[in-house]
Amino acid sequence: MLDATSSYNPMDLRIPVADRTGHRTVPETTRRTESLPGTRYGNRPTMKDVAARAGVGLKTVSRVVNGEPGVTPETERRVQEAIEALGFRRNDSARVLRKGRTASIGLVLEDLADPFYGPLSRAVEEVARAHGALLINGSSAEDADREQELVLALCARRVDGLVVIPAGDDHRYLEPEIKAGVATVFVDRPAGHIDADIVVSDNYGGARDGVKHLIAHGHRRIGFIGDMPRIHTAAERLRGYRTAMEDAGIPVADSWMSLGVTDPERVRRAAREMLSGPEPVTAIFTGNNRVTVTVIRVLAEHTRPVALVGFDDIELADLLNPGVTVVAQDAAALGRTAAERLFRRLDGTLLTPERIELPTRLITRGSGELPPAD
Amino acid sequence: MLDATSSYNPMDLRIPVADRTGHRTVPETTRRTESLPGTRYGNRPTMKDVAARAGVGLKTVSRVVNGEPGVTPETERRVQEAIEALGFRRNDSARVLRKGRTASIGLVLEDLADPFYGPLSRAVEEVARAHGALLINGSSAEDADREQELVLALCARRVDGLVVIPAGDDHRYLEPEIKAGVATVFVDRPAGHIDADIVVSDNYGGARDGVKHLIAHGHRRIGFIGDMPRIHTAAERLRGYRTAMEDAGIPVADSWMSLGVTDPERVRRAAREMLSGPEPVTAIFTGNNRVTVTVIRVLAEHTRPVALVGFDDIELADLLNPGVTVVAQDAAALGRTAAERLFRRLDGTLLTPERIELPTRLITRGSGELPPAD
DNA sequence: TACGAGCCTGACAACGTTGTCCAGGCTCTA
DNA sequence: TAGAGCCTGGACAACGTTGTCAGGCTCGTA
Repeated sequence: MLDATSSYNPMDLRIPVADRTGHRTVPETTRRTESLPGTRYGNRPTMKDVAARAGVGLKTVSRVVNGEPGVTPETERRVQEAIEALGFRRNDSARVLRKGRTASIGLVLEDLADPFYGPLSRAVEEVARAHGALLINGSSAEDADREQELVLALCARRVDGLVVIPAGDDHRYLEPEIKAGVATVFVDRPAGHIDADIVVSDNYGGARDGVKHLIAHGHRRIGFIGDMPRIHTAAERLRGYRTAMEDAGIPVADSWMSLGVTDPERVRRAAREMLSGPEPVTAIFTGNNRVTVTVIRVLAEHTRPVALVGFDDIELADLLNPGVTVVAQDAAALGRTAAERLFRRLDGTLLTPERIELPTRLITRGSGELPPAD
Repeated sequence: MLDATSSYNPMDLRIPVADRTGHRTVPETTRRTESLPGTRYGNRPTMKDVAARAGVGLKTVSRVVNGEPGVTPETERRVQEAIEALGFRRNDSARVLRKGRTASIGLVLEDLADPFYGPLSRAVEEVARAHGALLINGSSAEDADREQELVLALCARRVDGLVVIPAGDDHRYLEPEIKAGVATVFVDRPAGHIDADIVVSDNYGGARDGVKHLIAHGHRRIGFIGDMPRIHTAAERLRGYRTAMEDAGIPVADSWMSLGVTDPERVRRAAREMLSGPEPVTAIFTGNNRVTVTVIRVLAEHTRPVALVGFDDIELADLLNPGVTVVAQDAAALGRTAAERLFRRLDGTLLTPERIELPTRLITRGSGELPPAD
């Protein structure tokens, strides 16, 4: 009430933040140095207060709050009244400390704002909810250090389990945590140097089928634009591309492949280069949704029709002209499968780590069926 | 090690789950009745263990872990060694209990999978991260009860603050929490029956401008398809529509307005009805991204060109033919503004609740500039 | 040599909850 | 009427951490 000066000062509670991003993490305004030990949750009432007010013992309040048997209706009424009057709400931090389970799981993904991860995290959330757990999530921004910070911060909070979409490629730092009982499932990309559950799409097969599809429609000069090759999915999709080309006996020119960050500028440049020159590609296979969107823009300005198949479905793809043919993966199924596996592991049912691969689906809409414009 | 039978049993830790959804919440497999008190975090080492192994006192370990001064380099080395050897990681649950702050904030929104909320939650997360806090989030699925469950579960975890996108329209249940010190900011829609910070877009003005735009291009029979009127944003946008029509002296026929759930089937039917009949609309204003997408699909099958302006921007809107004219709101800015305000409140800087309205932006791309096809 | 200052270190209580265990009062039956 | 058994309620310790405080050590100085 009176301490309106209470300042938010979780300086030392805060999760560690790598500075390498160059991005200031602690705004000046929160950099207070004095510690304010008195900053309690606004002095919320505790069970003790409720007990005192109701004139009962501490444990009785606990029983009422948790719906345990063995309390007279009359006593229960008194306790409920006191709870009401004081605005008591059980402190789950204390509860968790005592019980040893937090009923929460962590989800670390690349970017919550990416339309691919929305359905995925929603699916994880639904499964968590069905198991009575809350979801804590964070974005790694494709930065291995940030992934590790987040994961370890979550472990420190003692989440019961973790669903991780790896940004880094070495997860040995998780070994002690897993050994200590944190159920962990990796999704979308495999974990590095560690034996754990993995749920991925069939990136290799999907890409191969997509490229085969282009070949079947008469294309031979097919470009590939993908994400950085250190990202496993990108590498796998490239491998699918190469296999399809090889199987068809088509030698691949270096200039047909472009891997790197998926920022629009680079992708645009890469696409333009493939489309110009003495032997331009007649079709492009794009390695993920972001790349596809940029390439669609490039093709829209291009005079000659160019065939396109993209990895990942994109909204409104069917309404473009031509519709965009894609290799779709089921983001929600990835999340659901991973989360379900995680809870089975928490049940103790599940013991040996496994790799689960979900199939992809080729959706033809027109852009992949354009003939080569030679 | 030996207790491979440990089963996930947060039965009573779980957040309350309303049953009205008809959707089974507790899978058979987790319905164990015996309690397993021994289920500790896989018996993780504690500071006590570290202290014992390093041959120092408990508090010294605490000092080392927290980087507090007053420890000999030699002692520190011994402690670090013990930490390493045991795989110790501080238990933040205990820490939180002791310190009174959790360094985490809750975000309750409608649906994580909705492309509108992705950027919003990412923005909230970034701000939280800059303040050293983690983000716990949940989807209310537009269900007032579920919103309340989630919010109260978060309060029980003693999140330091809450960002809430209201599903319900009565938030008095939050009063004791706010009084107890949980900083709360509502986003996207106002809170009901409670005095709190609110960050919204200018739904009314945006819709009015969008409809004005259609009127300026010669339309008079303009349809409006929106979300359920009990959702504040939907009501405001409808108000904007009505004002624009009124200002232009155009009487609105009841059959031009359709409000209700945004599931594709209903929206499709509504659009088709407006487009048929003796006096079909020549333009449609859509009340949110989901509606817009569905209506685009309907219009694509329609022979006569129909003008369209939609509330909310959608990806690839510029690549359709014609490009889709929209009233865009800045989801990231909504999230950022709300989160920043929340942390200012936690700093104690901020005292009186305020309503902040962010402007919208009309983006013309073609569909809104079509002339009436009479 | 003695003594205070200053530095390290650790014992202890507290945070709010739950599990264990026991006491007292009641009912029921022989 | 006594004893057995059940029901209700409460005292207490423990969960793992941090703040407080006091004790012991070293060092420099009188």
